[in-house]
Amino acid sequence: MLRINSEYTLEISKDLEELFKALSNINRLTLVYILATGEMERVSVTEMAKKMGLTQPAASQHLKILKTANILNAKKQGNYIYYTFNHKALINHKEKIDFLFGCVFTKCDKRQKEE
Amino acid sequence: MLRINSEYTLEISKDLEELFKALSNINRLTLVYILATGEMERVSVTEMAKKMGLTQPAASQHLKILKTANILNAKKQGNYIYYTFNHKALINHKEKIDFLFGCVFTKCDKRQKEE
DNA sequence: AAAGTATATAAGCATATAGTTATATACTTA
DNA sequence: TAAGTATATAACTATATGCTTATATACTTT
Repeated sequence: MLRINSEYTLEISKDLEELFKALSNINRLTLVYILATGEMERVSVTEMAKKMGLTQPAASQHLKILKTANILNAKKQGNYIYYTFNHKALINHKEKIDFLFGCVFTKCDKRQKEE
Repeated sequence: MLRINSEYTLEISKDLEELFKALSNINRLTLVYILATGEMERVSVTEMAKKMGLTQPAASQHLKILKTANILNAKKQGNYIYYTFNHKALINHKEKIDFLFGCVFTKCDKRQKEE
């Protein structure tokens, strides 16, 4: 369970900053949606490029950002590199988001009560 | 309840893009944390500037972004403008985030089962 | 081994972001 | 009303982001 603590909070902020940055681009966000809701359960660089109407290098760069932010995993298989969700890390990310919003809503509720 | 639908999904993506963009800056993210976990339940431009070590215009610009993204509300009171959480909109934001992660985890679980 | 395919990276460019200083506007108080 | 305080905005600058093209590397297939 995540607890409030100024040092810890700072660390969470840093993590969330990177996570939000990675997800704040429409191409990367859409890719995540496609991966999450479509039939594909993995995507290669070329596939992403085609699907999103991007050049191969552009797709490569986007996938690198998603991998660095621990949103996707990369697994080389022959000629291809397949990107899949980093389940474990995503659970962690979600916990941090829930913690942040939990704090926000606690404050909102408290404020409402005091009125 | 949010449902999968390509048109709707696109709309959510746009919303989430703006939300994540607003939260992908360390100063704005930290301010949200401070507001959520500290004693303050509202913040003025000057207070934010002081707390974050920013100039007044910088703080003003950050708060404008958080307001535009429907994370904060602004309420003028005399000389000051007090920014507070936009509770209703934040609930909406959180729903969209939960929907996105819900789809992701559903896909992750499905993949795990099939192995 | 040579050719083909997939990916990564380097270099460059256009635009976006985050800050600055200067200044205008709105409100309060002496 | 004049002075002081809070905020917003304009104009500018430096850096970051997202793309491009060119090219290198890794693997597969003929």
